[in-house]
Amino acid sequence: MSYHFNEIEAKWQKYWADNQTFKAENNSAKPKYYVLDMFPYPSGAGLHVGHPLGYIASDIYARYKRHKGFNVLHPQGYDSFGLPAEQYAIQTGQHPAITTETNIKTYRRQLDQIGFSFDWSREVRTSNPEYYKWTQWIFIQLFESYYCTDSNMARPISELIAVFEAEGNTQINAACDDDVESFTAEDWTSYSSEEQQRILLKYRLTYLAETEVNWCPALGTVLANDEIVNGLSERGSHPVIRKKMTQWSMRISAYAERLLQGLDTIDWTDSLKESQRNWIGKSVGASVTFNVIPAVTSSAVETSHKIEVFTTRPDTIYGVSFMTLAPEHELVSKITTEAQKAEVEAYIQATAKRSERDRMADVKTISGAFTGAYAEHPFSKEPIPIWIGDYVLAGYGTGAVMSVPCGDQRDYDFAKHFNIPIPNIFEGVDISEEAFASKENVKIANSDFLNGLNYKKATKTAIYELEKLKQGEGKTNYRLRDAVFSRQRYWGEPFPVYYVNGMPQMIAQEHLPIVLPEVEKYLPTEEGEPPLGRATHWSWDTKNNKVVSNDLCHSEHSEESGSVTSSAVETSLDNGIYPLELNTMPGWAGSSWYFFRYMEDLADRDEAFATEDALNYWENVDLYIGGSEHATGHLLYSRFWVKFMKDRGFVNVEEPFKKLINQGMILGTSAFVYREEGTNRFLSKGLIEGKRVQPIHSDVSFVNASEELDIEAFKNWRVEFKDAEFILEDGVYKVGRDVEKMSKSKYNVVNPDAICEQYGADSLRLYEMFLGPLEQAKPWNTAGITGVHGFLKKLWKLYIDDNGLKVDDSEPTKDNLKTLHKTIKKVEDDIENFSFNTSVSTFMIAVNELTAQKCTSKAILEPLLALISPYAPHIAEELWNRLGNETSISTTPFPTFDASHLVESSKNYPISFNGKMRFTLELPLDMTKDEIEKAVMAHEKTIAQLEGRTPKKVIIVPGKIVNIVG
RNA sequence: GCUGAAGUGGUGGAAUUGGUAGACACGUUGGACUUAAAAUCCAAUGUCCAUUAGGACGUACGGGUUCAAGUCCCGUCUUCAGUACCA
Repeated sequence: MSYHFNEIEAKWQKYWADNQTFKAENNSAKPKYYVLDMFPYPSGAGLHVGHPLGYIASDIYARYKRHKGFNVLHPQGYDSFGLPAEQYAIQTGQHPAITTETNIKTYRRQLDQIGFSFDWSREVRTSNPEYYKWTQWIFIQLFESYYCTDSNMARPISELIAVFEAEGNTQINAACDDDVESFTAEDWTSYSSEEQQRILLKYRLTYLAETEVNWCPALGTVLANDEIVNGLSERGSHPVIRKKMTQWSMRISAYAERLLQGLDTIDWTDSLKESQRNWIGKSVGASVTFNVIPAVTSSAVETSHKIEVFTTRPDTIYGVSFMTLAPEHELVSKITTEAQKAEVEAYIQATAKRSERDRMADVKTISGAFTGAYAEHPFSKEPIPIWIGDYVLAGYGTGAVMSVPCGDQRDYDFAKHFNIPIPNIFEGVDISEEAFASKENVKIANSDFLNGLNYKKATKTAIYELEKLKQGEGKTNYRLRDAVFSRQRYWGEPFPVYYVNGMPQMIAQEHLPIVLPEVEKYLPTEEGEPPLGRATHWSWDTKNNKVVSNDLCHSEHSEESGSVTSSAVETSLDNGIYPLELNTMPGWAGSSWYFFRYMEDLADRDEAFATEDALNYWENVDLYIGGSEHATGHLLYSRFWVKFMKDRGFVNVEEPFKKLINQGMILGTSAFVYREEGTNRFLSKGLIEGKRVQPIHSDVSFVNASEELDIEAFKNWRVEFKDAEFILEDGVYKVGRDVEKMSKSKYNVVNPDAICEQYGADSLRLYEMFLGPLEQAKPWNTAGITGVHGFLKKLWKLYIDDNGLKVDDSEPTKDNLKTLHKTIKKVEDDIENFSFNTSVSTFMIAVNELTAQKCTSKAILEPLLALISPYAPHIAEELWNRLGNETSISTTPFPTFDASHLVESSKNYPISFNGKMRFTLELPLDMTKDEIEKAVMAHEKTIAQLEGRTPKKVIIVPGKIVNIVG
């Protein structure tokens, strides 16, 4: 009986589904273990062999943990809101929900055929109202919270209101907008309700603000920084411009320090932590205030202006020879003198024209303009010229810098270009060629009270003196910006928000979810409103608490991106029906908390986003596997939301993912044929030398393991190749190969369906692991799969021959036991280290050895199945069953390693001369050093090697090596 | 530029604490079986020299430490990924 993998795999997949084999328990005496994959976006293209790599790895680990006696939660779901379904909807009119449903069916079929041990009873889909109800709920909680910097945690906004009522905001330490003005308790109570709401919005953890956003005209939406690559949209590579819009934002900046500190508590790779650290971008320094010297004019007295800058080098304050403001800085128009006005305005116009992309592409060109104004040095009181320049970014720090040309290369280049003096404040350093940016091994000079001090001391002293003058203080800056949370899209979570007189109001929890309305078309409106602007029923009835027709609503949606103008809505017309928010939430909303939803095992999950019992039991994800492309998006936003939820007592963990592994990308091995230029002749790979040929991608399925092209298949592939002439070498046409990203246009995409059909899911699983280390990028080449497929056939033959089962109760031999136990040890170590590729080799070695040993002993072959079961679960179940077991192998204890079977009595010593191994010698392990030396020195090959010389030294490491020197 | 990871046969890769480099596969070559093919099985396979015995070289490059270095140290180069006028 041979190995019929198709039948076997279908049989066990059905068995697992029918018996709910992998259903996790929320009450169990076993310890818990939570293994999670980054859930997929169900795209129309389906899975290619690169997608399941991480799923296979996590599945092996999940199955291993079950064998190790854990109660394993290994769920799966779909991140089902997203752009492709919407774009498809725009093109075809098909509702995104329908496309999504179809794609999910394909995904599910493809995932099922690979034999994953997912607990599908807990599936989530971010686009389901029963799910996004809770995404909306979390949004409301963020709105109802502020960040208290005294207790360093989020607190209910009601506490803040109570303080405002009691003492105003002067004593409050909270994360808020920059433009908050101070007020007293009396002021607060005298404010109108709208005014109070406007102020509170500056404190809330999600807030509405006029922000400069990355607007992508082609996609008709705002993009987050991590959705932009080189100034173009990540999806579709469209140009992105800066635009001011009223948008929901998330005050993630309040969590910058905790997001940074938390990295030390989690088991992630260094490169990933480093990405997040860079993204958060903490820099420690000082804030310094410079007074602008009022211009001497004949007319009215000038008001005094101050420029605040952030610097990481307050120690270099005596090196300041000019100041630079971003062209967009608000002070520019106020301080520019009459004489410089024309030049400054021309410069501002010129920079405004340049897109973000141009500015990024062209950092070499130095440009700027002098404002004519001067600031006063805080210590020397010397006048310092104030310039503007686009190398200073409006969005970072205060949008202004104190320029120290001797210590900063950008300041240096700017000073050189505009002939500004470059004073040297470093002792014994030559700055005639470039700035000296190092902090190490240098003393400050020409700096009054800082002279002779090193970086550390000078910094401390400078800050101390600035504080005395009330012109500065120590300060920490973060690069991390608040995250824009509005998207002008249809296929996303609607906000549970309506507007009264322009102020956003939350809909009470009991009325959620606010379900996405139907629209005729999925495009923005002619007025430039988001697609929800086309919904006819999209107003909130505050009396009956339901969504009603817009006809009943007297307020109007504004033209600006979904917010609502507070203009002239007369109270007499106010019938309690208001417009709903027109934006939807971004893709990362639903994915920032989905891991908690899986914890809930109740059929009716509508009590809460997850019940307290479930949250307490599962805590957080023990192992998370997914792509590194989410380093600064999903993985940062999730951490932010979890910290927030912890603060507000909704969950009890500070971090969502304890251990995280990034699987490497699987690349395609493209195949090329070579057409001679100007002909229809195709030359085999070996014949192209010196010829002018054009390489053309061939579909990889036409090429066999020996790089030979199936010419007929290629000719029939496309009409243009029908009459092609092929010049062969040695009777065959050989293709060229190159490793590229898997993509349709390169015809190198391999579909797992075809692999499962031809070799089986177990072969696919083993081969994906066998390719190389999990975290490494590696090329796929279907040809190699015959290796692991052959292994499975050999494994099968170890148990079954033409007469059926050949396993018996014979006593295992010493060799049998040795093979089994070294395999147990190696595989267990490998799984713990996520070194799955080496386990597959170990299995091959074990099966090769047991086959050679003609092992038929059940005492060996039964535990072997438990070892292989996480990797190749179908064949393991089948053979396990044929050995007479009636239940699934999935929870059988992992075999226990017994070192006594590996104890050797002798060692085949490598005998080296001057470090070069010359021969080996089998010697008993209980020999002493002297005895070993005697045996080795007496050996004829040793005598031959030495040619009569006397060795200077003999190194003997018992059990390891012998090295003879001399 | 900065940060992180890496560089080993024709290919994917292995080498766990410094101790026999190239495990395990793919491919290639030769052989068995077969009318033939497929499948299967056996043998060889880092490079070079040598009929054999054996020898020289060899883990990106140049140095160093050590009885012994793919592994540790110093310097250089290359590739990949992330990030970038961040004050």
